[in-house]
Amino acid sequence: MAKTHYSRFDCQPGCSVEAAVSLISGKWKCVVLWYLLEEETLRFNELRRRIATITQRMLTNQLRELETDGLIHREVYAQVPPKVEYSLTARGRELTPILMALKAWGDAHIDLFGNNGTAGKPFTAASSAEV
Amino acid sequence: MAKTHYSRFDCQPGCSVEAAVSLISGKWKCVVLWYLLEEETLRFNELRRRIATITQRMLTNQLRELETDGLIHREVYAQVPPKVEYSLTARGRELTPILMALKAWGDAHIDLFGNNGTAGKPFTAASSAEV
DNA sequence: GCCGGTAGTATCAAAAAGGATACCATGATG
DNA sequence: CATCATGGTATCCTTTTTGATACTACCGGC
Repeated sequence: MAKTHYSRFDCQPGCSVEAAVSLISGKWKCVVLWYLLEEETLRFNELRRRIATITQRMLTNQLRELETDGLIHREVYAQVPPKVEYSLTARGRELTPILMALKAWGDAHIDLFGNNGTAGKPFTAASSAEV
Repeated sequence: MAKTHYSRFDCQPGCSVEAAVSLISGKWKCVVLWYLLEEETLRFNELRRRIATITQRMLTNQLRELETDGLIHREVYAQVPPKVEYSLTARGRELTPILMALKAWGDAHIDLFGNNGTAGKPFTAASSAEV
């Protein structure tokens, strides 16, 4: 599934922008990235419980794509029951300024969305310091 | 068409990020925004010629969505032949830091895309100064 | 009278993304 | 022996997005 985001690059101005956007534009990717920024390392079901409305298939899906794109790392422990830990790669952590800029803009223009809450929550990712 | 990006806001962490992403994640939106940042004002067919591989339908489409989202302004001149000018709104211009961050990341990790050119082109938007 | 350029619409089809549901192996627990 | 939790797959279906193509009205130029 997916993988289309690699395919077209006429390389007009804005091409690398588009490329970067395509990596985070999955329906749940931002949320996943955000959690991983905040909590460093999470197991599959920990993520699932945090997101709640996501289906198992979609979580697997988004995680696989993020992994393929080199944004997150997947560590499998050969145990039973299985244990799989997800964390950001260096490349993933470098998205922080983007996520921050997006959040800043989103919070500033939250009125656009007929929205209410959320804007409040301050960003406190443990790893934001190192970027 | 579209409009779905308003619909779901479970408002988990990252929600406003997701909201912002959804506004620029159309297939051609970044390119359009980029050109408008660079050239301030462009007519429909001027944009079309610059993008080249876009279809008329998609250009109309993306422009309408950007307009609905308050990112660009559409100025119609009551003449024949018709003349319509597109430009960024203040809100649209505030996306600059986001686009810059995306471009920076994209250029830095351009290897991810099996890509070649593009990275070079420096950002020279006339309006970037005022942000 | 026909052609080109203006800025679009309308219609149909294909592809991609997302959702719902069921299923799997394993080991510990009861 | 049945059940729970782990981290997934597989299958089917619907919605969303994108693409291809044809069409419109108007005017000026040839």
